[in-house]
Amino acid sequence: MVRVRFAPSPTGHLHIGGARTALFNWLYARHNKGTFILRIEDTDRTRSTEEYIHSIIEGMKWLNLDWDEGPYRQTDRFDVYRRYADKLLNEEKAYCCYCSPEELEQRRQEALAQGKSPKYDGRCRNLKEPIPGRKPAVRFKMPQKGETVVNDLIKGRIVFENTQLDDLIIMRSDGTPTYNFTVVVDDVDMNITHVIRGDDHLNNTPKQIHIYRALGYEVPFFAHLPMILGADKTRLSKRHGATSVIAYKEMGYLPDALVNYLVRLGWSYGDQEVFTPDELIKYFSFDNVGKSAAVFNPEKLLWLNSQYIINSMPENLVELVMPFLVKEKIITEGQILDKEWLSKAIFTLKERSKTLIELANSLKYYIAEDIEYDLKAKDKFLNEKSLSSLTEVKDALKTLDNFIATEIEKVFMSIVEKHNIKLGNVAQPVRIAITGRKESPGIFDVIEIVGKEKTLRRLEKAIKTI
RNA sequence: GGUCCCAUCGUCUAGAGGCCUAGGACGUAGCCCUCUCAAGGCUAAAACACGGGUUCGAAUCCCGUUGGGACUGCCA
Repeated sequence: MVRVRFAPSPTGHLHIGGARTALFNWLYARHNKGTFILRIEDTDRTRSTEEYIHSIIEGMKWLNLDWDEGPYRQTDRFDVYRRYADKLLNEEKAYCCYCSPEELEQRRQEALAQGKSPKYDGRCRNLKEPIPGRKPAVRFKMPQKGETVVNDLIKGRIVFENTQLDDLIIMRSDGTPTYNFTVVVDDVDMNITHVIRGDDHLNNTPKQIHIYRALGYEVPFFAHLPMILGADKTRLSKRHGATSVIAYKEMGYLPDALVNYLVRLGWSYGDQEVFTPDELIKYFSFDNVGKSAAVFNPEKLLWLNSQYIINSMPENLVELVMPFLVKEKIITEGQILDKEWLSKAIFTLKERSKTLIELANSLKYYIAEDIEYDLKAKDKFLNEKSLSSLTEVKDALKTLDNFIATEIEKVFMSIVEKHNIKLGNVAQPVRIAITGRKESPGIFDVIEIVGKEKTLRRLEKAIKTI
């Protein structure tokens, strides 16, 4: 039975890299009908906040990455770590270290200055008596010879020399446990079968393997995912722009689009680019996860988002776009719109909108009572030359009872034929008059959806403007 | 510095020794469609980091070089 976990530390919002790690864990669990566990690694009490925990959970929920157990919090489990630490201490697999953080830092700097490895020198390893007046940290005794092999599901067989391994601190002098210890204890305690995480943890793995063994447990499978980098090929961070998942929600991205983008960073299935969540679950395997880091490419994400919008049912987009209509101040909170009508409007706009924000802003000229002109558009098309066309269209539409696109088109065509001019000569000025912009969906559809009353009012206003 | 990982178009990737004249996607450019803008269709430019091996044959296997990344905390 597969049991996997996503274990973020709440020192920031759920970011792109974390989301992808969560996604791959989730996919592996779902593919294998296993269990996906959410565990909050908040042992660093100074940097972890309640707010970030909520934010991470919000991000996971938004991406539809549902978990089966948790969220567990490591701060609720300090007694467990204490117990395991005592066990190691009793078995002399760990020892008390009385060196102060300042002393350690100084020695580290000295070693570095001399070009040596900044490794703990092991001076407290064989201490017989406690040093009075100092609170000790607990260090784990790493083996000092031999080698440790990690058989990684993605990277393959990796060999580490044990001489490189440090006697790492598992319990701080204040009694709180540290990361490399808590992960192992928790993964053991929660029966994790596969540890799927970023390859920034690859170097921690041999250390953790020794802790598993010291504790007397079997080592799980490991799968180390390649990193996600920014355009400058350094680790993705805030200076590369939006990195939190929630920021993408706010920018009008669809969760499935982000998931689709993220999964293709390091994973592929032949030439297929667009996947439903069910397809991802069905096809996912470590066999087609790549080994190399990937650069995050916002343009491709934007394209995928546009594809997801195009392929969405308008009635679904109605619900998704509502919060953005409010946020963009196109409607007021609680304002009620005819959903059927809104669906029709969205249908004309969905293949022209790359984000929900763009969609909301285009919807403006359908919804608003009045419109503002784009100045360049106004100068170019609302002038003496277009006056007669506008007037003619207005007059003809006034007498049109069956106010639907096909009938509106006939009105335009008869004007065009009568004067032997191009449709564009009539359509463009009307477009500016109705939408205020140079570009819009087909003008006949726009007029139908805007409706007779508002159309005539806007045409009159345009004529007056000239 | 040390350890570990990685290396195909600008970017994401296909590629499991001959199917490779290296395929797809984003982006870019052009054309078509067209009331505008999109969407869609077609086309184009664009890559096996370098050097050695192994082999009849290497993008693919091995070694080295170079380049990039991660770790090296009483952070996770």
